[in-house]
Amino acid sequence: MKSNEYIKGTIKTIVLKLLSENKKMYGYEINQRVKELSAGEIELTYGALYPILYKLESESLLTTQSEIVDGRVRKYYSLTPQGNEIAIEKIAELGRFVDTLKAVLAPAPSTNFSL
Amino acid sequence: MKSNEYIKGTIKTIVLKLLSENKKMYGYEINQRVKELSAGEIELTYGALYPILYKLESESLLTTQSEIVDGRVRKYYSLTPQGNEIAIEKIAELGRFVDTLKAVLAPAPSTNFSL
DNA sequence: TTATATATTTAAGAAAATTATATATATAAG
DNA sequence: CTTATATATATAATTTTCTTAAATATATAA
Repeated sequence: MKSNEYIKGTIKTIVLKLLSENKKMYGYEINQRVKELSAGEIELTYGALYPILYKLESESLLTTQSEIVDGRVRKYYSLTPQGNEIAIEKIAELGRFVDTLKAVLAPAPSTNFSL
Repeated sequence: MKSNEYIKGTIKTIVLKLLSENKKMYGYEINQRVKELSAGEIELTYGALYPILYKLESESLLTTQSEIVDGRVRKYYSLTPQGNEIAIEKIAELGRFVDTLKAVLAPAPSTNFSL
């Protein structure tokens, strides 16, 4: 894989999912975690990840707090209560979509006619 | 669902999958079949579907034959041998992606510590 | 001092999908 | 007979989303 052709549309939900299980995370950390959970198969690009974080913040689903760690600014993101609700919805939604997709991709039942 | 937020990136593979199991299909039919297989959850838009068919044809993965049925032109698409190979690859690839995504979305193992 | 890892930001461009519109026939409902 | 719905394809305009690229900055290992 690694071409990430299919990741489109799922990044936002992945981000919300990780934040729903961690009080706070920063962008770089989110990417590392995704890489880890996907056994290296999924690697987000920062050009996609950060704009999504900004958008979620602008929608009041996330809040930020900047901390200085090792002399560098690190920007932590946390879900707002509203963000948590949306996260739960979106995670369930994507789970259902994945099942639906599996059904569509399942091999068609063989007709069983011999010639 | 029905908002189809997650379908992005998967349409081409879905089309190839259906064509790999049917000698010939036309655009409208493909959409109906997807709707059927997904229990109404996935409904492609024709603005997305037809351009994908044209692109696959321009890449020599599909060939077309127009027939007149009930006084209307109907355009059938079939996989070329090369299209069939690509279809097999892409279906497997999307299957793997779906599994990877499930792993990423799986609930984090509880830490099991009580307070 | 050079490379690699950490960490964020943002602009330009490409790719992909949505929405809208147009065309045309068949058939069922009224 | 006229209207609505289903069938069927085509395509342009717009929007959304992602990739690619470039910039900035620090820490650490080689």
